[in-house]
Amino acid sequence: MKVTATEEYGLRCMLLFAASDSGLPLTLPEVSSKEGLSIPYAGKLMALLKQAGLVKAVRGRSGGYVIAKPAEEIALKEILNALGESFYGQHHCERYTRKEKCVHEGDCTVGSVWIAFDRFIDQVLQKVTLADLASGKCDLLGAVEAKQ
Amino acid sequence: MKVTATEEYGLRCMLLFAASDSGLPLTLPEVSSKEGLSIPYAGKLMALLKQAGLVKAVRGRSGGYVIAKPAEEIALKEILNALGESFYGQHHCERYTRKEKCVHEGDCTVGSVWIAFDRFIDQVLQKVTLADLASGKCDLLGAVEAKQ
DNA sequence: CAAATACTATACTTTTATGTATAGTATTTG
DNA sequence: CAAATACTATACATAAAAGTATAGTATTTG
Repeated sequence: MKVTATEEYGLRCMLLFAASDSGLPLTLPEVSSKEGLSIPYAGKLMALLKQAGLVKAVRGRSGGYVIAKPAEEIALKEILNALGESFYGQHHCERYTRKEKCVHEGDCTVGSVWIAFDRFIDQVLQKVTLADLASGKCDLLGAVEAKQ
Repeated sequence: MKVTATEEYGLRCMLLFAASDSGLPLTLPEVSSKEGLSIPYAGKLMALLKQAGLVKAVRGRSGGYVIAKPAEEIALKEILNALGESFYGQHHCERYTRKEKCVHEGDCTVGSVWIAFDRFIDQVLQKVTLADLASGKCDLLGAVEAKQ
């Protein structure tokens, strides 16, 4: 089970925006330098976040990126979804099928494991906001218990 | 967040052993054919599981692999650990550091997210056994609530 | 005891994810 | 209005994971 590079760096970028209190846009060179990424790579990540509606791009000379809504209203789930597929995504079975048809077709024990696990994690990721993360208060276990 | 191929197929193999009620060893060709994997690839996976003490190898003409202990005593966590690193593993920071030193050295918000998340998931993975999975009863949420 | 059949180890190929380079488009501001 | 500086898109290079091939070692059993 692995966090992808895109998720890792993308989340770091979002935390950068959550921490930036000036309303001014952060430019790509700024993001790049603060996160130690190359400018085009930072651009690629920001494009993903923009596409998901988490940040807005401001073009032109005094442009940059601004966060699209308050950090309190951005769930961790939204961010990770923007940066990659859920780990039991739509293409999971297809991906791990080596014949024309999956050998577990119709009776997939491992599938039901991932589905349960995925739903479970979703509940957590849905509850925790970017603001929680930025403030260092991410009581994940509490997040789930509170719901039930 | 991604399940690696090794984890996916390795877990499937363990489920195969959990479901096999004859005490007889399963040979590599058998595992290979039942899971739709090549023999050497199946061998590679089984070697990992063996190294972790989850299965035992029986060499020789009537050999194969047998499960090392009852499925009730094997936690999902043990299986996933055998097949790869936890997603916030020892080398996480090193891996996602692009300079000589991480730009977040000493003040790593994203790190504390993953640590919390990792511990949280561990609690679940520790509670769910291979037997639970095989029987289709993997009440993950219940597993955590029961603990607290 | 030797042939059959099992597991084991290692080198190699292929695929996929990462990250870079480059050229281009849009908008501001002097 | 044009130069500066921002974002954007796409093709390419590199690194890591996935999977294969092959040769080898260990036991059983006729």
